[in-house]
Amino acid sequence: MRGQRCSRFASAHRKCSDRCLQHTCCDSINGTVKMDSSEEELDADDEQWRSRFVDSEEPATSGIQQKYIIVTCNYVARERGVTKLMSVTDAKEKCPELVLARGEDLTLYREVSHQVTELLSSFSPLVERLGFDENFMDVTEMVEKRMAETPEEFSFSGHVYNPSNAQIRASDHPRLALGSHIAAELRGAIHSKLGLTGCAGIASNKLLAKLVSGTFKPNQQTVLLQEHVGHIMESLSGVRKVPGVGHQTAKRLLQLGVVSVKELQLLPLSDLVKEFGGAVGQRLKKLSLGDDDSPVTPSGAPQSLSDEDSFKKMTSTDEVVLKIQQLLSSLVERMQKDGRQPQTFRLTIRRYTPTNKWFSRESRQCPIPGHLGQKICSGSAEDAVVPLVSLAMKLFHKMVDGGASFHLTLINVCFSNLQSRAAAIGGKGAITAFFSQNRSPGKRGTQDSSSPSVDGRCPGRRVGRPAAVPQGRSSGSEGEFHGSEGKQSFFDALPETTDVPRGAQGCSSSATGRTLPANVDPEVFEALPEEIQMELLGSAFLNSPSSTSSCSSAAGALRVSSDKPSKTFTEKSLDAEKFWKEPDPADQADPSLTGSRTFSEEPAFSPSPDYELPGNVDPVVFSQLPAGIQRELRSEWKQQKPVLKVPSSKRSSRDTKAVGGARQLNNLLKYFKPS
DNA sequence: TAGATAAAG
DNA sequence: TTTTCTTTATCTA
Repeated sequence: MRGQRCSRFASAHRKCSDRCLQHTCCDSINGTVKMDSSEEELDADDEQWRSRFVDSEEPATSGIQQKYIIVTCNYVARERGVTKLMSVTDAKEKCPELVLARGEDLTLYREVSHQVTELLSSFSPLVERLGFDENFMDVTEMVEKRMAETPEEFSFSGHVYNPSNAQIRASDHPRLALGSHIAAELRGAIHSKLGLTGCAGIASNKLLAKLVSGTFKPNQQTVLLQEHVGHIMESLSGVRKVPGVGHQTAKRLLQLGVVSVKELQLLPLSDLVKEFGGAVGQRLKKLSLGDDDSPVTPSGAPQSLSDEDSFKKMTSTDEVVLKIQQLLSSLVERMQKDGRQPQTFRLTIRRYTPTNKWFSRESRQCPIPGHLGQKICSGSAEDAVVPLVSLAMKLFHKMVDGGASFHLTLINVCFSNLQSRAAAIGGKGAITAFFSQNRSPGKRGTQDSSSPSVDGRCPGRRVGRPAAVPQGRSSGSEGEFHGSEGKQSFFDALPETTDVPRGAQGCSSSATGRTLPANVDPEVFEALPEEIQMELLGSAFLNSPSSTSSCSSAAGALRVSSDKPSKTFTEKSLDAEKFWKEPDPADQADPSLTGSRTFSEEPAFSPSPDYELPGNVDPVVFSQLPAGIQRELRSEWKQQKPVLKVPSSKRSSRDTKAVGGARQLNNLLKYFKPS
């Protein structure tokens, strides 16, 4: 874990001459980010920590500890010689007054991370998460919209990367200039709504936005102009600093004699291709030149949930069982909150070996039987954990011979292939329909107007969005949904996963009380295993009139954009002299922006930030949904416009998957069609 | 196509 | 050179 860091990126792709790259990173482990609020044992510590850190005038030297490591620390501590990933012993030696907070429990950090992403998504759907503390954002459209409003004068907000101190006119870079103001507004919103500070970089692609965002830290932002791309790339201390070049790649480059970015730029492409293959070789070359055409791909809901623990030494099966049980308990709890149903379980271990102590994880995975999957999301946690532990142990013994001795240093449990309950019931389109009042059964929708994505992924991410969302639903009619007959509780309409909403017409199965579509024979239906029933209900839904009713309009979902942050940043003047010196501590930020966030507050996460709900959604009902489903619905509402620049390679494989899933459902469904 | 793993942040 | 996650790409059976 590192400090709370939110970076975002804005790009304007229209004009090469005026591409705007923006990258922000907020390194605000300003002591206020306390990650372990949920551990009781830390509560006492918490008070002490807050009084020393937050309330005092002088920030304490403070850091976040995980196990015996300082994973990150604030700037005061860094001045005293504490570094990231230093051992606690060393750090205490250098700096005895160092105040430490435990950071193993990522719950709060994870939640706040999603809050940041969601807040950004309320401005534009094109937000891509990078880890927990960075976000890229493509603000091209926002910029173009402002361009069309023909501003008289342009100015930069924040810093401009300007190594030569040359005169720079904002009017020569209008899109980057506008991007810088957008970034400032976004940072302002993050601060005023979430109490977090951070940096931003503004540039023409993700790579450059990320690189330039760190130019002035903390809590500042920087624009990179195209003419300085060469400079920023060559100023990197080595290839490892190029985002996209990791440990292994750097090692292989070293074997080719490549250490600096310049050397990588000059290395013949053929050499790179020989070593890394065509695709990677070309990508590396482009990256070295600051060229990155990867799109901002909206992240949506997480694709997997995992939990892990590391330790010095674990050698007995009993310990392994116990550890897996602990990990699974908390993971299942998280899974239940998420609301989706995992289809795959994976167990990962790391063994101690003298040669390769700290890399090399091994894993085995297997499908989760449907009944168990259901227990995970709806049963009691214990019911699910017991069979999961035995599943995990089977996987464990695929890797570790029961008789032989072993030495583990890490265990990880992971749920993936997450299928939304929405999908389990009837696809995204169907669950969306619950929130719209326009579900008169009389209106026949076309099948393809509901998203046939049955794979549980965030809609619109790689799978095509519904072709045309009816805009006819007057988005200004919030009141209507609250009207006498419109309002119903979500759980009333959809107890667990079995009932069909009232709007759907069909016959009722007497034995189960389920309402089935008219073309389904209730007797045949009930003879089926429950999972199949669920699946069929899903497909029946997809085809039912209710699934085609309107979603909200994008405008409704993005209303925040009119909510300008009340605070304005004190921007640096554009006086060139000021740009290139080291950031003056006094200059680091507007004091109004360095406020702290106290994490003792209610983690006001998902409950209905109504500014981003479509007008026809009841915020109260919405707030009762599991966080995962809320997130998913929000992504769906946000992504009304076909803006995603998904690379074709990516898209094809995912689409194929989705289509395959739909085919399965259709195959099952045909047995129920009387004709 | 699922599973395993490397690589990245 | 160690932490706790999460995503994506690539190789293999």
